[in-house]
Amino acid sequence: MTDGARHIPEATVSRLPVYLRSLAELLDEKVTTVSSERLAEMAGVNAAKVRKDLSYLGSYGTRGVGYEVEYLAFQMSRELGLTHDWPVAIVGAGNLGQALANYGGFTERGFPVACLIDADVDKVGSRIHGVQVHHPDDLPHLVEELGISIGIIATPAVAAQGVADQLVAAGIKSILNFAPTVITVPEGAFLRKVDLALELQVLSFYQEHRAPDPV
Amino acid sequence: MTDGARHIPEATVSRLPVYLRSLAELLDEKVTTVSSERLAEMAGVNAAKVRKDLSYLGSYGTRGVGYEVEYLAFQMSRELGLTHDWPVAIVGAGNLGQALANYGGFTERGFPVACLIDADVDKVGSRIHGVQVHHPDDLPHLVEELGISIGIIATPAVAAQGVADQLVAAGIKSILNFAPTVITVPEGAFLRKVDLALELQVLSFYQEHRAPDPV
DNA sequence: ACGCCCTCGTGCACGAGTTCACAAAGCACC
DNA sequence: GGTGCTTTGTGAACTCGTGCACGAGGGCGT
Ligand SMILES: NC(=O)c1ccc[n+]([C@@H]2O[C@H](COP(=O)([O-])OP(=O)(O)OC[C@H]3O[C@@H](n4cnc5c(N)ncnc54)[C@H](O)[C@@H]3O)[C@@H](O)[C@H]2O)c1
Ligand SMILES: NC(=O)c1ccc[n+]([C@@H]2O[C@H](COP(=O)([O-])OP(=O)(O)OC[C@H]3O[C@@H](n4cnc5c(N)ncnc54)[C@H](O)[C@@H]3O)[C@@H](O)[C@H]2O)c1
Repeated sequence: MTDGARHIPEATVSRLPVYLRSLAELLDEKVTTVSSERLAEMAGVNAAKVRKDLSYLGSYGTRGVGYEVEYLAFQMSRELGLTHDWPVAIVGAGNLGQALANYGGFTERGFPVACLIDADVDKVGSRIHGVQVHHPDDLPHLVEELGISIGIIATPAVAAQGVADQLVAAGIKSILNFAPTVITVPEGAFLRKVDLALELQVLSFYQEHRAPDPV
Repeated sequence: MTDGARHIPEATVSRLPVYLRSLAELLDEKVTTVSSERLAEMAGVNAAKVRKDLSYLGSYGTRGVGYEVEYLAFQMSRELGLTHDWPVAIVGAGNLGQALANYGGFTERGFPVACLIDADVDKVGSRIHGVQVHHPDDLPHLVEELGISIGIIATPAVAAQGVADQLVAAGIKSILNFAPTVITVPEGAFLRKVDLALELQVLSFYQEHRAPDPV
């Protein structure tokens, strides 16, 4: 088996970042080797699942010993495409967009906020937390100039689909949508969504049902 | 089958809020009846899936016609436990916590932000966007007083597990975690998480792999 | 009243993901 | 070098979710 196009299941891909964070913690603690058991505990999953997930990356473990933390972290970063930065553009410099722009955690993990985009001409040209605000029409230019590869949608729901279309037209293939609405992107583009109200509603469902409060 | 304890699959529960939002849109447009086909298109899923999902709620459709929008919305709200408000407490009055407190969308959907909680004594006692900031020690009292049922964790990752423990100890059963770390809650409590860096990393994975850019 | 047409509800087959269980493989110590 | 202990990597069974395909059932027009 060469390095080739192993197909990694979607569910596994979503767990890789969690493992990677655990490995980073271990590195901080100067731990050099970790077992699937330990990693499973840190990531909050089953040990067999960890081993199967890691096996998609290759056979990087040593039987009887475990995995070398630093090497595994490197391989995982490579697989996730984290060996280089991915500049992001945040569209919608409102309440949420500004909070995201001010968040250091993105840059830290390799996703620097390259610019903010807003349709409001009063905001265009200003600088928020050190990030320049641009007009949506500048998108194609900005993609070229700043090497933007990911777009974050933080506009009102009604504008979301239009913004997504603009992002795709500008050559951006990956989109993270915060607006509470269903949007579609053409084949070949990648879309993920974060829906906070949905999360709360799921919680209320389970609390309403499974918990008739004992006694 | 009576109303009893039908078990609704997790995947279906996560889609109900999406259907509900679509129904709300239809209500706005004064549409009285909708087919599974149309609802599927709005929710971005398969029509058969819509019918199967809705069938878990009961037989609320009419063959040859479709579903009555208002009635279905009501039944769905009831099932999701949205017939009453669920006051939430946001723990961590920082960058993210303040943005969330300022967001009107939660109250609108039945999740009013009842209070902010912060360990920083400089913030305790102040009022942010009209929401009072309290000390974590007041949690049990606040739960009693304000009827808080959901806790949102917006503190740094290192504090998250401790906060979760405090929330549970105060009687809160549902927790939404924004801190990028794995936390655990005891049996009987419900936990969901939102991990933005994870979403970006998943996007970078797919962009790195599936898109070697044609031509 | 009857039959046609439309859309729901669901049985079934399939695929994805999870978990178990165990052989293979390395290390350490004698 | 051999023996035993540990932990990986993975086949296989199983669970869960999806989507097709079709029968059942209700409305509507004649
Ligand atoms: N604020 C939160 O905490 C929060 C939480 C969950 C979800 N959301 C969702 O995130 C989105 C943004 O929320 P917000 O509170 O920041 O809203 P906001 O009204 O504060 O900001 C929206 C911004 O988008 C800009 N905008 C509008 N149309 C645009 C367009 N076509 N192109 C570019 N920019 C455009 C506006 O000028 C404004 O600056 C909403 O969909 C909201 O439902 C917000
Ligand atoms: N800001 C964002 O856009 C964003 C995006 C994604 C994830 N996050 C995550 O959300 C969390 C909060 O981010 P932030 O930018 O708001 O951080 P922040 O530093 O601005 O705010 C954290 C707040 O939590 C309070 N706090 C610390 N320990 C506490 C405790 N034990 N009990 C109660 N309050 C406590 C602090 O006093 C501070 O007010 C972090 O884990 C971060 O990784 C933030």
